[in-house]
Amino acid sequence: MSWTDERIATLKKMWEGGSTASQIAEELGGVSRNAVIGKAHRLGLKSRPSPVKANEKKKAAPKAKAPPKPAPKAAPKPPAPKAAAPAKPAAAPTPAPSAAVPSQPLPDKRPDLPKIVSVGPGGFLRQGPGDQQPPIPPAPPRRLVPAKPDPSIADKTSLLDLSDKVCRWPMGHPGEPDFHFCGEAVNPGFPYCVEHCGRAYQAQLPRGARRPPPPLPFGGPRVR
DNA sequence: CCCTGATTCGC
DNA sequence: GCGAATCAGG
Repeated sequence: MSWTDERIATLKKMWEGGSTASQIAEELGGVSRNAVIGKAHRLGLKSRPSPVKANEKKKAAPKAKAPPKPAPKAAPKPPAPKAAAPAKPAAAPTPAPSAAVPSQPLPDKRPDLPKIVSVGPGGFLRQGPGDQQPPIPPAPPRRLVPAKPDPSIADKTSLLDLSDKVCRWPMGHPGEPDFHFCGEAVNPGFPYCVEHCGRAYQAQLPRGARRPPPPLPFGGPRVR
């Protein structure tokens, strides 16, 4: 198995979402727990729950060990100086536990995308430059809502349900009980549905208000 | 022992 | 760059 962008994205999501390396490895398939950890480090994301501090309270992870590894290791292993792990508390996206009554499940979407300026090549709506305040690169979405325990995940699109035919736009935070993906039919040729393409690919309209051939950002998304 | 992530190091 | 082997704490 190779580390495709998709798999890396999944790794990042789950890692940042609090999933353990074992779970991520199981999810990705074809890779070991160590592979996940190693890749995570190479990607720059590391630390978080320290090696041996907070222990998870779950026993639902039976480990499938297929390859018995005989390790005739005679190589002397120098006592690792144990490069001091930076005890930096990784910025956990933990939503503040709102002490408020949980009767309010979903504070509705935030007001977005009021104006439509033109239509992109894929058919999605393109926004004008004035419609966005901060830069929003292609994989941002983090709703600022606490969490909604109420809606049991019914037909939500889970990580396992992702395919090249459904919108991969994440809904909610990874790790939250109801984290899922949009799941709508994709805008053909894009990893997102039409609506989320409009959010993922925000074309930069020239100030002079012209330039017929609007280049797709990033040279266009990949499709697999 | 089980789990966890961290690190090393041969490939 | 990859990941098995290994280390180390809970």
